[in-house]
Amino acid sequence: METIRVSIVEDTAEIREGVQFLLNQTEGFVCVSTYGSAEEAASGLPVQKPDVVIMDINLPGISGIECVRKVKPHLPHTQFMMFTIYEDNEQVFEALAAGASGYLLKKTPLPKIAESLRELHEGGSPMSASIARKLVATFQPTPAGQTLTAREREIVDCLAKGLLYKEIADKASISINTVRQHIHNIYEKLHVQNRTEALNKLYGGR
Amino acid sequence: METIRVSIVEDTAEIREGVQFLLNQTEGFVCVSTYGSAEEAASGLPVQKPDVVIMDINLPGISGIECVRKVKPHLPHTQFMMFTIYEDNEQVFEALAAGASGYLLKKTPLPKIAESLRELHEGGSPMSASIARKLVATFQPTPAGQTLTAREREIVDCLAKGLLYKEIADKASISINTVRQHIHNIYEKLHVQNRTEALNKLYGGR
DNA sequence: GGTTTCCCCGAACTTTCGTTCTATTGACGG
DNA sequence: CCGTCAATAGAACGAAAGTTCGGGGAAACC
Repeated sequence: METIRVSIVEDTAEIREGVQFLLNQTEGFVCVSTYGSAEEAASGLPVQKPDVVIMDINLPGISGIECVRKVKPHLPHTQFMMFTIYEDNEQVFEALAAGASGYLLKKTPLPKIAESLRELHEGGSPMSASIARKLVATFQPTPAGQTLTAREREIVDCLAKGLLYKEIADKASISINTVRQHIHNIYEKLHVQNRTEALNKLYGGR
Repeated sequence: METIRVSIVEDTAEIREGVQFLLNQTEGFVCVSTYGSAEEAASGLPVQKPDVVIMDINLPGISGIECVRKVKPHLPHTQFMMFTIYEDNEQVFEALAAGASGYLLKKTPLPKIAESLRELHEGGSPMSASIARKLVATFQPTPAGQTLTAREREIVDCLAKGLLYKEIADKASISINTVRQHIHNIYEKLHVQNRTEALNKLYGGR
């Protein structure tokens, strides 16, 4: 089991040094650097190239999320674990979009933090149960989608892939006119006017 | 801590009865029914209204995923835990889309199964680390998006919302011809032919 | 100064999308 | 047996999307 090289970005010295100390005590972890601000981290991280970064969200000046957005493109192999006191859903999604892969609450007990860091480093995405559920929810069709027939779902699937009507017709072995008819019916059920609106309605806009 | 009422849908009698037995031994759980096929489950579950359903995927006849799709709309408060031997990503996503909220491997040790069921019932979404990471990945922009200019990203954003060219033109205070030009440039950069393909490339197909 | 890049616009054009109307078939339930 | 619904299909049409020309201006970079 290789040693995981960790950097910590956190403005509160007490927390920063506490986590650092306890990680260095833990078998399999070494803290290679700590930063008190996003600005320092932005210049230091690309040099350090740590395996994992613990990133506080509420930093003075540039936020931790913005910092991830800036730095992550240059460190594709480094995993970012957001670290915060609240479980603010908005920020979670924003952080994920910025390139973070894990989300940890500051109240998390130390052993659990170490476990989550290891999980993150091994390709997982540790996060609280309720956050996970919200992610899952984005995959679930809206109530509107439930009224679609099997055939219609099949065609919606093709729409989602960006296929042309002609291609859908070939794939389903039906005429292009039937494809038109089906899609028209789908739009009617979903109360939308075009492909993009339908997909947003079904899978949630993003 | 209230007792969680569980139903099991699983064609292999051995596994079905094994899980049933062990759940009934476990504090806080009671198995209210078991089914050997999706057809039986489809008629029985709406009557039983269990809190949680353990649903095998590979059932003879109708698949477990199809069964969830059928039954879930009538049981909005019941949580479905998919139960399978492989960690097949395709099926995972399909199952989530069908309305499942958790995903468990059959090799999972019993205590962990019970823990996951409780987590599921309490609003979480237990699943393996690698599945979670894949979910997270769908929120992260692709490297392709990096080459777009600020103006182009702005317009892509409008495309994602399903706006018409006319509406984009108004919103950005430019002519519809310029909108056309920008979008054409975007498609060229992403190597795609239309709106849906572009959005799939940027935000991940679904 | 020359080059590049981005942003802007017009116009004509082809392709695809989406609507509307009509109509047939088979399956299913009362 | 009859009504309903899902699936199939043709045809014609308007609307929107996307392509391909042309060009101009402004800022940034050698």
